[in-house]
Amino acid sequence: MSSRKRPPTISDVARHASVSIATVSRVLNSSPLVTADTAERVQAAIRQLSFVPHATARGLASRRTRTLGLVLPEIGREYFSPLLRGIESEARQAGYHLLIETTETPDTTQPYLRGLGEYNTDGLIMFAGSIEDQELSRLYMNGFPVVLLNQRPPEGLDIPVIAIENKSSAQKIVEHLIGTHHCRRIVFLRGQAGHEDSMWREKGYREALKSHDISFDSSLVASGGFDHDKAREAIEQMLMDGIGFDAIFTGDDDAATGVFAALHQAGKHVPRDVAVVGFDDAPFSRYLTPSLTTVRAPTEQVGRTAVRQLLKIIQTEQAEPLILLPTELIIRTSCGCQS
Amino acid sequence: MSSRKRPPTISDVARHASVSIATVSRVLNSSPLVTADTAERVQAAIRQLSFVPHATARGLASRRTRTLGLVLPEIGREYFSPLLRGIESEARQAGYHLLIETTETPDTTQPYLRGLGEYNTDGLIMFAGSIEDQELSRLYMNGFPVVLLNQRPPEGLDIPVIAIENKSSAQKIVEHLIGTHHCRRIVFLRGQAGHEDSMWREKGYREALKSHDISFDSSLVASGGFDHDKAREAIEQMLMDGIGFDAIFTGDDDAATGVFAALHQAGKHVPRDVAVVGFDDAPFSRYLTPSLTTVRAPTEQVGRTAVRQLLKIIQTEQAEPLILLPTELIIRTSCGCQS
DNA sequence: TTGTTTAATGAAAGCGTTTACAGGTCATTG
DNA sequence: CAATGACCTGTAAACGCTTTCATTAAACAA
Repeated sequence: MSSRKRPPTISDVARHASVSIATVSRVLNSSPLVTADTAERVQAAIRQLSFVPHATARGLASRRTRTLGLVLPEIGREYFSPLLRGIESEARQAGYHLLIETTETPDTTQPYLRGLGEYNTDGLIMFAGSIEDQELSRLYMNGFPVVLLNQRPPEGLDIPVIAIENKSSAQKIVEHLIGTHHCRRIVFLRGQAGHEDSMWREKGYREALKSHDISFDSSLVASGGFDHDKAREAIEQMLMDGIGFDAIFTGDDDAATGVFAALHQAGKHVPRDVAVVGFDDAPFSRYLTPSLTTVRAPTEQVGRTAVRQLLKIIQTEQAEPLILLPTELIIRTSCGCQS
Repeated sequence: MSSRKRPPTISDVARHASVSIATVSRVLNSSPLVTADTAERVQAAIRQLSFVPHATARGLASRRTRTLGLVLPEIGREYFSPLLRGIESEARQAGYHLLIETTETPDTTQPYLRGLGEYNTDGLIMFAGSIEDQELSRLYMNGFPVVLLNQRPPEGLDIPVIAIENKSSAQKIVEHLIGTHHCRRIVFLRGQAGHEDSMWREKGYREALKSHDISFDSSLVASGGFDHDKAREAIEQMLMDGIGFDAIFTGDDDAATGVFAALHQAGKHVPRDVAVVGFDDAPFSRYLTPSLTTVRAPTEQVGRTAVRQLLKIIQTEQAEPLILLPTELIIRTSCGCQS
């Protein structure tokens, strides 16, 4: 490992170009008040010394970090891939860096967010379930730019929210089961308790039943945890309990894989015996057998929109209070349609 | 949006606790030279003012950012989910933040990495294919801590590398096809040109053939791009060309989905007509029909190891030059085994 | 007691930028 | 020709911390 020499600073550049550091700074920030001539000389010096401005020093002096923070409850789930892509690419285009943090296994000896927030970033994107209301409230009170993803803010804090049209989409896909495939006893698998997406999807599910005069049967609703194993167990339990059903709205696509497994195990054919539909359109959903009918959530778009709203708050201090992004029904074969 | 008042600084805390800012700083950095008594008073003041130290200022003064940078060629692929999980969680445990950057659609008007590097982070994890050799070389010459993922460094730079045992694993899975399922004409689908993982997997493939006295047939090798569509096209082309084969090593699991589609389209049954095996053990692989025999790459472990090595360089200036993490053969049903 | 050592604290000098503010030049105007 | 601006450029004061060095207080030995 070669020895570490001090990198050049702005004053080295200034000396090299025979100008003051203020002028160099102006060039760095493409201020219009510099002669083309001088600017060129400074640029040359910058190139020669391969000078890179010290981000930390800039941050301290300008009170802006050109960095956005993303706070997630966890990072491993595939769901986050397109979200991250959207966020990263939009942030990059706007010239912002991206700082990522998860709040899993919160270390209680550390303060919230371990200092992520006002001093590290210019604004924060908070995914549902990442943070305590109390901390969110503190940030809000300080006027720190925040947007929420897939979660409404606590009472009284009007923090902008980006989410997808869970309710109407769920309603649409359940109505597809009822209208097109004449299903009447439709199972719904909830996500984890407190999962806001799940709550809205359930509302859509109930709405669909109601509008077709099917009465809600609570024995058809179980917790699938939006997860393979939990969903599988839930369906196995229902089968053991002898609860009859002709369709399953699995809540999300991960859960659908578990549902497939349970039904297969029980010798039930999808979609002949039971129609199955999911939600999210995960990348693998089209490769399942049968291919999964689902709702395409514009996850990448959610990410992009979140960044745009956040930048808007940073720049103008205001943004849309609530943006619901439209989804698309993806009809494949697991509902009984041919494709 | 409530008005933005200036947050408390270290001198507010100092005044509040009737000590100097130096003492507060010592408490913040848990220096041992402070009386328990004084420390307690300072802590109290910190709590009362809900003071959070200004990360940027700390960075400038201490010349350490407590942040690691991760540079990826792109971020959308599912493959990165477990990698990110490993990196994030290990970094978090060590008290480091994580700054993520991709280099896709490189904006040539911007300098490399847009300033990510020496001034933003204490060290960098570079995923294969993220950066030009020239820039890597510059970082190396400056003695900046870097580790590489899945890619050997350019000639002459001894930068530590973390990768997986591509070659021996590929060899093992191909030998499974030959030894257990008596396959003789085995297709191999390459990744994109220059993909180092792919190169090593091909070496393993060739090694396996050689050790069973099967001669290498270049018509059985095509580019599948480690991607559904490309892989599908490649197999369709081979079928059209009338090239016979009894097995396919798809190079990676994404490609396997394309291979399945092409074979299905052609009326070939997997594994009866053609055995198929992948590489990576992507999350969806067990849910494919048939379930995919593959090699489990310890991707999360790669991420954790990378962080550990990087921290080691940061702290002691030296680390293992090359770490190859072991893989695991995951036998499912697409190779012809019952499971 | 006095001198010597050790531990706890404070004063102040950076860290590398940005950004008022204050010149300085030079063309333009009355 | 002096006065007025319009433009550039430079000076120096922040920005909020860390850290060195000096200082003071306490503890101990002689």
